[in-house]
Amino acid sequence: MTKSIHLALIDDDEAVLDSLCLYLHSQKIATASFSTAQEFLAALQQHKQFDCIVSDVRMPGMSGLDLVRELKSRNVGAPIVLITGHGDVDMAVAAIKVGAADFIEKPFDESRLLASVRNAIEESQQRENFGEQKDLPVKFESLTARQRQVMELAVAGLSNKEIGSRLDISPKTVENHRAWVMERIGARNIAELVRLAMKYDRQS
Amino acid sequence: MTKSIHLALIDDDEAVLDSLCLYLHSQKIATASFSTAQEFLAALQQHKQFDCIVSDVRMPGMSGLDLVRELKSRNVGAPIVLITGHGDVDMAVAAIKVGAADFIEKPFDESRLLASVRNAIEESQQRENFGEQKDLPVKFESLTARQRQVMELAVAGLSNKEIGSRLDISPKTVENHRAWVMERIGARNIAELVRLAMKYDRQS
DNA sequence: TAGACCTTGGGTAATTTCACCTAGGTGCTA
DNA sequence: TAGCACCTAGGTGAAATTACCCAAGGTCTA
Repeated sequence: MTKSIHLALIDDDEAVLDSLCLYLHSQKIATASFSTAQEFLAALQQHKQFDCIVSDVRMPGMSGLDLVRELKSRNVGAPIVLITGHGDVDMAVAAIKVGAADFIEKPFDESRLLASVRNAIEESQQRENFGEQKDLPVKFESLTARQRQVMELAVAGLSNKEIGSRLDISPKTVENHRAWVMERIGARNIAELVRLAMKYDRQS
Repeated sequence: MTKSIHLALIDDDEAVLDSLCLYLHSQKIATASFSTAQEFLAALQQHKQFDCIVSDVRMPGMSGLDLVRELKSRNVGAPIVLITGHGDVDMAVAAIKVGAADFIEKPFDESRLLASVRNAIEESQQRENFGEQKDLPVKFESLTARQRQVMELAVAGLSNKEIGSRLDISPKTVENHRAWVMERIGARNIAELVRLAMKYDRQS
């Protein structure tokens, strides 16, 4: 249900890489480390997916800023958080302008980074949801009659058991329908489903 | 969480009373039987509460229709479902006009009655909720800052664990806050909370 | 200072949801 | 007739929610 976070961490300083990696793992965030931007891009080529990318700015070869530009031109949706030891305002401004999600100066609190990452992911997901809103009617109208019945009762706050007795089917069947609804609508939990259903109701 | 249904069943025909009672019990609905409207009204005097009243129309003494009128004049909110063996359209129209929730002709399928009862209860609850909407801002504004934070993240679809790590408190504490929020807002589950929160957002 | 309230967090137990799976029956269609 | 989508419903196991209980520490106020 709750998707785990897959994060890419890019820094040429091994010590930084290791310490952050340890911390992130302790926060149950799957972290892949890369010493250079090129290494990371190679991983991307192999169809690896990341929910967020954390990269140092000053690195041999491709800089963090260059990486942001490269990813934007490739239409990579994952948010990019830049970290740097020698930042200045202009650099920060430039980073955000080219599309970095955040720009953090070292030394920083590890929890500060984590908060930034989470925030970035949430914002990018919200952007995704926003983009998806236009095919919301399509999604809801693709539901079968049964699925819609189940969805409406679920959104009304009834438990699977209650829905089952209401529709005269087993709670297990309700569960199955519900899972289909979730998948079709693209909701990760009831809260999201309720929100989308309400949006749909208002739109149509 | 899921409130059990307390139902009053009124019919002068013992056979009908017994058979319906049996069925309703099998559906886990607490049912109190009465042979006459007067008996039922006496129970009401003793502060008994019912979520729904199912009554025959043709009965010695007070008729079902009279009962509906009586209850309406007493401002009894519980919905009343009328059942009858010798109904006609006019009677049905009259019944609904005076405020009966439904009017069902015998013989009927037991599940038909059950569906009607549930529908009636749901509608009456929705009316209640509608009446409550005006103090919705009061409820939301009575939340403490922490409770509001937790509520917002919960409504966004995060699990207690996620909320905890986001706010840097234990999931257990989140759970406690969440329970408080539910109680204060008067929501029986997340679906309801999301709906109320969205209403509040739009209102204010 | 005592009481009220908030925040924090632990425990236990029942219930529910979620994510997988299999599988039979129905009805439509290429 | 074979394939497909749908409804049905069961199983397992992990995770989450809910409903209770409890207690300690902080703040604010009568």
